[in-house]
Amino acid sequence: MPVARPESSDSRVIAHIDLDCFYVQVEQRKQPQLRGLPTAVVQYNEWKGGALIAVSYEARKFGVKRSMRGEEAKEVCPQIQLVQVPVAHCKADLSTYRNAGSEVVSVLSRKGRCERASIDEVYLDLTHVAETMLLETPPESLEEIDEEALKSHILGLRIEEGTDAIENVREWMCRSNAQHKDKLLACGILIVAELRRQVLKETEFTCSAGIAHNKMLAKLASGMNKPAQQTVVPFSSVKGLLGSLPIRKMKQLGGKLGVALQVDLGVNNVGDLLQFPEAKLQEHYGVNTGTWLWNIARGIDGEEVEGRLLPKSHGSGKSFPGPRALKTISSVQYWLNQLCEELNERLCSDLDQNKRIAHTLTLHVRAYKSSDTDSQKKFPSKSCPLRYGTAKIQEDAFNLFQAGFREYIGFYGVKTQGIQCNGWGITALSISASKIVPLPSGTCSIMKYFHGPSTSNSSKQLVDNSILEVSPLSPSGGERCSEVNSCEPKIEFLGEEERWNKDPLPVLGQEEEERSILKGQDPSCSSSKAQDGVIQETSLVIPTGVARFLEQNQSTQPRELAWNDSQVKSEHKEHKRKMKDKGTPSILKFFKSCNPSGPSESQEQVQTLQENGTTSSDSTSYPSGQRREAWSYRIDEIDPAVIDELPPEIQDELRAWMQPHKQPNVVNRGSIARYFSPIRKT
DNA sequence: ACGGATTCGACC
DNA sequence: TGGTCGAAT
Repeated sequence: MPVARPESSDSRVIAHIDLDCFYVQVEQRKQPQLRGLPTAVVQYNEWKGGALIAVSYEARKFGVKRSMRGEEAKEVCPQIQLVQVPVAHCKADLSTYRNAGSEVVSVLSRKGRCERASIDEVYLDLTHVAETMLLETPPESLEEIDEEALKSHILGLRIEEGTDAIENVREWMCRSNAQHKDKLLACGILIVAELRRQVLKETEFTCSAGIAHNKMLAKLASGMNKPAQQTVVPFSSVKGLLGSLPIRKMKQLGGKLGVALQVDLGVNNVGDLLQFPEAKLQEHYGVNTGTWLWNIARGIDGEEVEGRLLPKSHGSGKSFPGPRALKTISSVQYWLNQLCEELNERLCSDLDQNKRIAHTLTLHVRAYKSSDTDSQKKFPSKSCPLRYGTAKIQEDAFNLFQAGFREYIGFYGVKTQGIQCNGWGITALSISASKIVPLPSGTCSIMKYFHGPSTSNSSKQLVDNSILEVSPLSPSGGERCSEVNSCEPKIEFLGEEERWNKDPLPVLGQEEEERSILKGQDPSCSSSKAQDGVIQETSLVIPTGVARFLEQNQSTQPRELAWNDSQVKSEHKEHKRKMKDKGTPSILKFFKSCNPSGPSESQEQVQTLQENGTTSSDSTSYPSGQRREAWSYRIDEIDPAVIDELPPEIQDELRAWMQPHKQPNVVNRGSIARYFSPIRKT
C-alpha cells in the first residue's frame, strides 16, 4: 500500500530519467549494425521463439509489443531482429544490462541527489542545483539556450499559431514574470538536457526525462514523450493533467487498488478523486492509503529522492513453467546451485567494487500441489544469515528449501515421496541476498594483508569443494541448457527421508572431485579469485584470533556501534594512508600467534561435514568448549582498556570498529565475526 | 500454463 | 522481524 509523506520543501525540482527500450539499446551498442532496425531482445525460451522483454521503437511501429513471443513478433514484423539475452549458469543473465545501468547512474549522479530506481530508471533531486543556477545564471540571462532544452515538452503550454514550438519554450523559460517555481523548473530543464547529453556522449544511450515538483509527476511526465525527449510539468498544469488521467496510469494504481477505486467509487480519472473527502478515502482504504490518495489527486507527493546508487539486494531466479516444473529434489538442488553460483558472483562483485556485504539469504519458491485439497497453499519463503562462498550459499539455500518443502508438503507427503513425486512440482526458484551494508572501513585494510602468500592447505579447499557443485563443468549449448533440463545431472533419488538425514548433496565421482581440487579451480567467485581466497583465509584465521584474544579480556561495558557514512569514508582514507607506510603483514603474524588452534579450524569443519554427513546447520556437533559464542563476538562488549595491549596496527583497526556514532542506521555489531563465521545456524 | 526476472515497499 | 503481498519494469 502506498503511503503519504510530508513534502520537505515547497518547491523541489525532481527529474525522472528513463532509458529508452534499454536492453535493446545495450544490444545495439554491442552490435551497431542493429541500430535503426526493428529490434527486440528475447529471453531464449525455445518455446514460440522466446519471450520479448524489450522492443525498439522501430519495431513498435509494426505493432510489436512486450508480452509477445518471438514468433508472433516475426508475424507482424518479419524483418525484426531478435537478440537473445545472454545466458550464464544455464539461465538468463542480466548482468550486462545491470552494468550498463550503472554506467548511466555514474553519469547522472554527478548532479543533485540520485536514486537508482530500477535497472533503467533514475530519480534526481535537482532542487539545490536549480536554485544555484537561478541565482547565478538564470535562463533569462543566457544569450543562448541549449537546443535540447528548447525541444522540451511543457505540459499546458499553448503553442501559438504561426510560431515555432521552440520559440514558445524559449519564451516560457525566460519570461521574467514567471513564478519562482516555474523558474526553478526552467533551470531543471537546462540541467536535465545537459545530463541527457552527457549520458548519450559517455554511454551512447538515449533516455527520456520528466521534470516536475515531485517524483510522481516526474515519473508520469517521463513517459509522455519517448524516446529521447523530455517533458515538464509546471504546477499550473497539474490539475488539467490529472483531471483526465486514467486512474490506472498512475504509479501504484496499476493494480488492485486502481481497480478497487473504479469498482468501489466509480473513479476513472485521477481527478475524480477530488470529490471525496480524505476521511471517506480512509474508510475504504485505511488511513495511510486514504491520505495518499487524497494527496495524489491534487498532485501532491512528498516522496523523497533517496540518495542511493546501488541496489538494496541481489537476486537470481528462474521459473519452470508448466511441463517444465521440477519434480525431483535433485533437480531442485541442481538449479538452486546454479542460482547460488550466480548470486555468489554478484556478491563478490559487490564486495569487490562497493565494499559491501549482504547479511541475509532468502529463498522464494513457487510450487503447485495438484493432489491435495489445499493445492492453493503457498510455498513459504525462508531466510537465514548469509555466509559467503558458493558452497556455503548453496548449502544454506538447499536447507532453506528443505525447511520450506517440509512445511509445504506436510507430513503425509513426506513419507509417500519416492522416486516419483506425488503431484507436486516446483515452478519457480529464486534466491536473493539482502541487508547489504557497507563493509566497516577497517576490514578493508585488514583484507589487504591477506592478498599475500596463502597459508592454505588442501583441507581448506576440501571445505569448499566437498560440498560439490553438481553442475557440469561448462554447459555447452547455453540456450539448450536453459530450455530442457538437459544439463541437469541424472542423479538417482533416494527418497526424501534418507536424503535429509544422510548426505545433504549428491556427490560426484571420486575422480571428478579430485580433478577439481587438483585444478585448484575455485568456483565460488569468478570476478576475483584472490578476493574469494581472502574470505576463506580470513574466515579461518582472523575471527578466532580476535575473538579468543578478546574473550579472555572482556568486560561487560556495553557500547553502541553504528556508522555514519562520511565517517566511514574518511576512516577508510585514513587507513589507506596509514597502511601505505607500513606494509608489513604484522597483523597476520599477530593473529596467528595468538590463535594456535586457528588453522585447524578447517579440518574441524571437514570433519563435521564428513562424519555427520549432515549440513552445518547444527552447531552442536562441535567439540565442546571449542565453539561457544566466540564467533558471534559482540564488539560492543569489548573493554576499551584491552585495546592498549594490542600492537599498534591492530589498535587502529579495533578502534575504527568500535567508534560510536550518532545514526544507528547500519547494523554492524559483530559483523566482522559473523561475516567470517564458518558456521551459522539456518 | 505464464510474459520472465528482478527489485522495492508496505503491512502484520 | 520474517514472511507475505502488491506493484512496476
